[in-house]
Amino acid sequence: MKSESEKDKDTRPQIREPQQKRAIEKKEKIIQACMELVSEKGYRSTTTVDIAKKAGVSTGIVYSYFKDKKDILLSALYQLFDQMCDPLFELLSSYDNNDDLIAKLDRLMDLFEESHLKYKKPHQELVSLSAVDSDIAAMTKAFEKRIIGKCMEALEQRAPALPNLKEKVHLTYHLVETYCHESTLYPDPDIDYSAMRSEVMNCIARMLNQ
Amino acid sequence: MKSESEKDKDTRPQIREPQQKRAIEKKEKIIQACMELVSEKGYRSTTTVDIAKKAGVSTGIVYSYFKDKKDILLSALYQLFDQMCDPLFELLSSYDNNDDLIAKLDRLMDLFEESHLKYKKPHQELVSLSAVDSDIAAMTKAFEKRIIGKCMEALEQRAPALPNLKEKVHLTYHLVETYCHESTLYPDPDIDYSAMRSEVMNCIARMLNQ
Amino acid sequence: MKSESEKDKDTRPQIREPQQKRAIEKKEKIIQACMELVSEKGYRSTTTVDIAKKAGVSTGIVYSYFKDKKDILLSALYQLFDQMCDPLFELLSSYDNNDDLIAKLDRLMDLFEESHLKYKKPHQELVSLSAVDSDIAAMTKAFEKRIIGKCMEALEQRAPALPNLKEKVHLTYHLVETYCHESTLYPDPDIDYSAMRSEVMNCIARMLNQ
Amino acid sequence: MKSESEKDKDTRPQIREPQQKRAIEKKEKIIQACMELVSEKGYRSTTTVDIAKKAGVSTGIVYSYFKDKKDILLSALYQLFDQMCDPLFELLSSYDNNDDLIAKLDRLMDLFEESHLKYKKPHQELVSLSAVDSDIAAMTKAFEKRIIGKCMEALEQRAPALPNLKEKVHLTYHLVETYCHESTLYPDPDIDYSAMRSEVMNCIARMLNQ
DNA sequence: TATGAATGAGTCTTCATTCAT
DNA sequence: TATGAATGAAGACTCATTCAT
Repeated sequence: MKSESEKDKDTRPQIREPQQKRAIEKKEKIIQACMELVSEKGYRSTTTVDIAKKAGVSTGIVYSYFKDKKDILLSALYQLFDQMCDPLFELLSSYDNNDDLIAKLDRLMDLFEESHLKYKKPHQELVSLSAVDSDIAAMTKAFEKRIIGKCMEALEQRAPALPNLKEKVHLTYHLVETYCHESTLYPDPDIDYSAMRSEVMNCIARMLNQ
Repeated sequence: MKSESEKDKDTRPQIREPQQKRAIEKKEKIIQACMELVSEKGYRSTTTVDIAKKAGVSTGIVYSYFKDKKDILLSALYQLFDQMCDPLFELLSSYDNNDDLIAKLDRLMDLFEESHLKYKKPHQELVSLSAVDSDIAAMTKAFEKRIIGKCMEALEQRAPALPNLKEKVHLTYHLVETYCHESTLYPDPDIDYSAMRSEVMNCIARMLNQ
Repeated sequence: MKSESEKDKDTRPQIREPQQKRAIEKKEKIIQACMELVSEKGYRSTTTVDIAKKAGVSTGIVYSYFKDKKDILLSALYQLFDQMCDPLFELLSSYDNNDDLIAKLDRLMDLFEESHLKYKKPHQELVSLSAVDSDIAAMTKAFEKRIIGKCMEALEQRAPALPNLKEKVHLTYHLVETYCHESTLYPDPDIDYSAMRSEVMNCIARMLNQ
Repeated sequence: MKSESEKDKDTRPQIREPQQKRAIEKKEKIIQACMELVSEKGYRSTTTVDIAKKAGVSTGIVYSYFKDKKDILLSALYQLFDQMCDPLFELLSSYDNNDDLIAKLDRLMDLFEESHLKYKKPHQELVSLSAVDSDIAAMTKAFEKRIIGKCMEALEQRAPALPNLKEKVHLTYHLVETYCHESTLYPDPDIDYSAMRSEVMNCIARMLNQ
């Protein structure tokens, strides 16, 4: 035991520390490569060999860091969510009762739109895979809940007594999401998206102001 | 390439009247088999051999009726849409200015919910594939437009001067769709879906009543 | 027995005669269709279904007239040979000792060139299949022998004592064939084909004049 | 399409020095297997699974070394050409002005005959595929040009002023090729091949000696 | 005789995962 | 730990030929 832990202290740690760092970097690189490839050609057209090559690692090592191909994707999506959440959470945490709800909402929708534009392809992949894979669906759901939770926190200060708050926020989230989805990913020439955006905001404002 | 597309045209069965019935029945069987298998195991896990076997035909004959595997799916989805549309259109065409909007909407949401429950798996596949395949996306889009068009016709009688009518109907459609999607496919125990339904209806009612 | 032969005389003949005619026409149409399709897209890319369709007959009936797909080709090639031989034989049979050999040769090469240009694709197919299928090779060989025989007949009048006449004619045939093949099917920009043609003719003239 | 050609470049093994040997050996084995199978049963009847099995590798690995089935054949034919060229080039490079042209020619024809006998079946396949596939035709053409070029080099020393040298050498090549083809692959009992050979040589000698 | 729908074995190719080195 | 060559099952699609009508 001693000798082992000694080894740990004496030899391994020095060696492992940098390796662990490298390991983390490697994992990160794989995730990054996966994300980029999925953004380029979609999940199904991205092979594990592609990912390893792009990450600059061997195919085999990928399976030390991830259970299987989907596991890489899951990690990549998790990271994507984080990136998408960051500006949102920042905005939401700065919420203040005195702020104008509409102005805030406006800014929120901007953020959503930006993020849809920026992550267009992975977003589509996400929608596609969520509908068909329960693990990914669960992750998407969790992400949604996190955002909705944050929104509720922000709103509870403002209107604690609002009935069906959770459901309202849920709908709000989906209205925004739907609008962004439609306007950025599948724009329809017959639709006036700025008009639609106003309608969405009116809808939400009425709902949250009763 | 040329010879291929030529073949497509030439090879497709020139269904003559007396044989048409059988041919249609067989085509129907293949579509049916595809639908069932897709509902069971999803499109990607369903092989052409599976479909042929389930339909009780040979692999080869499938390619007399359909261009390729996706073409079967497209036909199956088209049929699914029709089945889903039928009761909707019936309801919408019976619309009358004196009818209560809320009552009508209520019935509409019932229909949507039923349809989501009944076609749960193929609906998910549809969402999944739409996000990733432009042919299927186009079909889904066209379906959506048909429904939205019908809704607009119904509403134009009632409120011809309503501003942004198209955008409003669009949002209405998506609100209903989202609610049904959530409540039937991925119910969340924290959500009170009947409350959510009320909120959806209020939202819509307010939007359409100005 | 009697009644049978009676039948033959009474009923069958009248009915069969026109049918046989039709049968022959049908067979001819199939051969024609085969030839055209092979000229267009090559033998391997031509399906029996294509042939039947183009000939305006059913797939099944093709197999009453021909043993298998290759058998159609064999018949088509046989016909092609005949078409190619006709002008050649006409020229050769008009041969006369007083004619200028060079002038005659010139005309012969014209014919060969024309025929190569006219039947470019089927000719290539012929070469391709001959190299790999003994039935087709045999047919090609027989065609060659027929032409060479005719040439020999023509030349024997002129130079009966020419040693190795058969071999010389054989070489003559192949020189002409090679020249036509190269110049019409795979022209090489570095080659001066009119110079080559002169060389071919000189070669032959020297050989046949000793 | 883009991703495909990209993959081609990426996927091809970046053979590192230490592994190169094994990789080359394996590639060689696959080529060898292809050659043998093509010689046995022809290209079209040889499946990729056959080739892999005979080479003692898995189906999949074949596609790390070759783009597709035809690419294996192309490599195999390329090698065949090299093997056939080697003795020819040796002979041609040892050419000397003082040498007897006829004697040299005699040796050349021996080599050609040997090579035709040795590579009978693949040679036939080559002819067959050249007539029908432009990639293979291009390769055959290039091979031909290489030989003809070498011949010209050898002859230019001797008879630099010979008019139409290129065309003459071309014809020479085809005369020899035709003779070998006929005599070894499809011998005709009516033909005296040694007489024919003499005629060929006379023909060539006369042509090259003006 | 005629039809043409139907057959189904056979083909090339892909790719997540493993394992000898 | 790391490599990347190797595996091999699986999948979409073709087509000469047959056979029920």
